Amino acid sequence: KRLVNWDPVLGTAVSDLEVDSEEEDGKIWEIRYPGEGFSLTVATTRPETMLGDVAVAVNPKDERYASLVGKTLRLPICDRTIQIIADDYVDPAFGTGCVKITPGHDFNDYQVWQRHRDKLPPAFSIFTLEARIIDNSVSAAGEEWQKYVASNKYGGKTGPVGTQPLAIDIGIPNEYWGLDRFEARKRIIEELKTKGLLVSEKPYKLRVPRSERTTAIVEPMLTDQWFVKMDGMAKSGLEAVAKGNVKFYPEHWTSTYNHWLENIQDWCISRQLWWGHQIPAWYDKEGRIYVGRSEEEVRSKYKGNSKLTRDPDVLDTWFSSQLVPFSSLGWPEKTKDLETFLPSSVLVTGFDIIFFWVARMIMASLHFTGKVPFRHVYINAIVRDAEGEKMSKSKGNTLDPLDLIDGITLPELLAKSTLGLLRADHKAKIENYVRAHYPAGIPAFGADALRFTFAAQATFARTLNFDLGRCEGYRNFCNKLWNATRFVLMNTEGKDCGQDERAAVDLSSWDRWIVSTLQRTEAEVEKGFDEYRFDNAAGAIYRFVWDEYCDWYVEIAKEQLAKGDESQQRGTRRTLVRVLETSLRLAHPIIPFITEELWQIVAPLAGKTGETIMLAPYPKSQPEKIDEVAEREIALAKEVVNASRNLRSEAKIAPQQRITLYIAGQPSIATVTATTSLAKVSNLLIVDELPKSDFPVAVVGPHRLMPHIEVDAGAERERVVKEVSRLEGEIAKARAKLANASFVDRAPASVVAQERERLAAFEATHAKLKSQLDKLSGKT
RNA sequence: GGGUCGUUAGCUCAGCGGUAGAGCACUGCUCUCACACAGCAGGGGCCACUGGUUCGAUCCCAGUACGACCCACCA
Repeated sequence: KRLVNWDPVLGTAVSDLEVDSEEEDGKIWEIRYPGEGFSLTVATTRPETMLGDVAVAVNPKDERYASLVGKTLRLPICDRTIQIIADDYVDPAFGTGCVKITPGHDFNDYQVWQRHRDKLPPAFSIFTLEARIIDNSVSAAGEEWQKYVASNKYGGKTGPVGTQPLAIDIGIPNEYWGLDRFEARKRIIEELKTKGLLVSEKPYKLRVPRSERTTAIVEPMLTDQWFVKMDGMAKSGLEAVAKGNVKFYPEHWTSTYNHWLENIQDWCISRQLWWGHQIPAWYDKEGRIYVGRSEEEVRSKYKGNSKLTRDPDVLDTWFSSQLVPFSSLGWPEKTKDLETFLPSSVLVTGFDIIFFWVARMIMASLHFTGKVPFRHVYINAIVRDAEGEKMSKSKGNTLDPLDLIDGITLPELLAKSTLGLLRADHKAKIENYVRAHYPAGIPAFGADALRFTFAAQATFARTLNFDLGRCEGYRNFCNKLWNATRFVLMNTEGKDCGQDERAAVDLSSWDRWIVSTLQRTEAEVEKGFDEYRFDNAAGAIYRFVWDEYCDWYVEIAKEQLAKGDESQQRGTRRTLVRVLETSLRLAHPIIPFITEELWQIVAPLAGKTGETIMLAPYPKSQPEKIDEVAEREIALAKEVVNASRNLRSEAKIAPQQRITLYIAGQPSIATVTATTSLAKVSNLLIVDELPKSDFPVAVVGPHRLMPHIEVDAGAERERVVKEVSRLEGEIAKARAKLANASFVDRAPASVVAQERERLAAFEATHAKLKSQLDKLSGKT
């Protein structure tokens, strides 16, 4: 028998976790309790519970009341004698420094009562299970109460007695019998007023505990319940995480988990409901308890003839749920599945369920199987709306993933958002919200785009504000992948893609570079998945496919296919197809649908067989395919292209117009290929020295570029002067840093070396631009 | 009352000790033979504030402000 959180609407006990306390407006009353030649004033937010008072407590150090401890008071209304006791729990500074003690309906009071129970009446309840004041029809015979009354310390009227007294036993006047607790409160206040015992009534903010499911105010109630003793289990749960046998991602949730387990209370697991696993306990006529797996087992233990009755209560749903990691694998039998899949590798869940389920699964698994249920717990962020508000039906800011996948029109969305509202007055507000955020409804993004969006946003943050714009961006990515595949198919289907290993294949630096970059991407994706940083995995795929493969390699491939000889074309097709095929497998966990669709067509061209991409091996980075020489060469080629494009843009040359470009500094073949195709250069003139002219110039590493385009000499001079002065600033900054003795002495050698390289590069570029400046005709 | 987290470009978010990044939005120019759900070029940030540690701080430490969440029994 313990005090539990009781939901009087459901008629069941609930656990601490199923109770939510919110601050609400209430009142606080001060009530005078008369004694012999004195009186004490107590404060309460729940005057109706005074019917269950067994004492008034003061602080032992409180000099105001020191002489009164041990004396008695007359409890108003009930006209019962109650004691004045001293307990440290009382804060002398709060209110009057006197606290009424109602052990049957207050958790604190119950604890105080336990400390003084030798001199106080038994704890009892003044409410029925429906939270009405008891009357004389509910009672259970009990020795404790009987003994207490017989001891003659009880000052109430006489009557039948029990563990649960009758109303008359404790002096509750007839007119209160059967009243609802809130109605009783009103009447009690009235009566106190009339009797002149109400000292004050003030508005007061208090935290009201409400049952999660019914929102009914929870009533602490003394009832017989089953509990799970938590201290031992909590200890092993804490240990498993401390030792790293279970790891949280992100790690900071560990402290939330620890904090709860360190302060855990015993868990009330019995529920007075119909739905659930029935408690495996039986009683005989004498009230003895038998626990077992079945009635048969229990009977075999019990030698007597008396009829057994099973406890009608059921288990808390979370008690059953915590068994899932092993009960689903055949436990308590020692099955192959249990052996193989316990512990599993990862549990993916939300933080709101860490206490309810995660912690309990860990404790239960350890207790029953000696193993942790899973190695990792990945806690994903809670998705909020665009303004960072928690999604809720009553605000109308919830999002149905299906609407993002299939799209929805505004009228449909409006109808859906206001369907089945509990409060009609929310309708206009919700409609406004929907109209403001989705003026044209929601376009169809597709399942892959939605998945990619959430993967790309799956950082270690606690919350994530949903952004339609990002969803659109990733929808575009899926489209990009589709179109890139179309291009590849147009150029490879029915053609020689180098599947025959004996055929001569010529691979350019660009081919080797994209394969090399793919290896780095695969490694990055693997790392992202390993660390549960799905944003990094998704980002790596996005950048590789779009920024490297589409923007550079595919464009170069066009040139190689157009100009290359047979073996070069074969090499290009082979690279196009194989890199794409690998990218599809790489992206498949995030965007399964589109990659499956495309893979079916692309895989055969890459020499892969298999029914489905799902069964194809996942790409693994092959370090031997990393080609640093090619990477450096391509990095320079890209810079040359960028600089050339930049020159064109500065000179306002139309994108499609082909130009003549001078380049000095021995460009590689890769650079030549890229520049002619991507910078739209029809005549690339490789020279030792740039001609003396007013054409604009760019410096890229060892190269100097000069397009044959007429520009205003003054403007060009101005542009170069600006660049020169920017470089001078950088040079000055780098020199100052290197001149600082403490930097050179104390910074790591690599950092100092890097700074020196930077300076050298700036100086080289600066010198080349300076000499170009001299050649410009604008020189005076 | 305890605890956790956040504050970086207009928006949504990375980065967390050595030249400030992405997507979207924005500004130019292009309907160029995979893609205008696109291409190319660009603009935009005293990295909340105040101290401290350091050769050096958006990044580490302390504090302040604002915001969010969790736990808790003050009558």
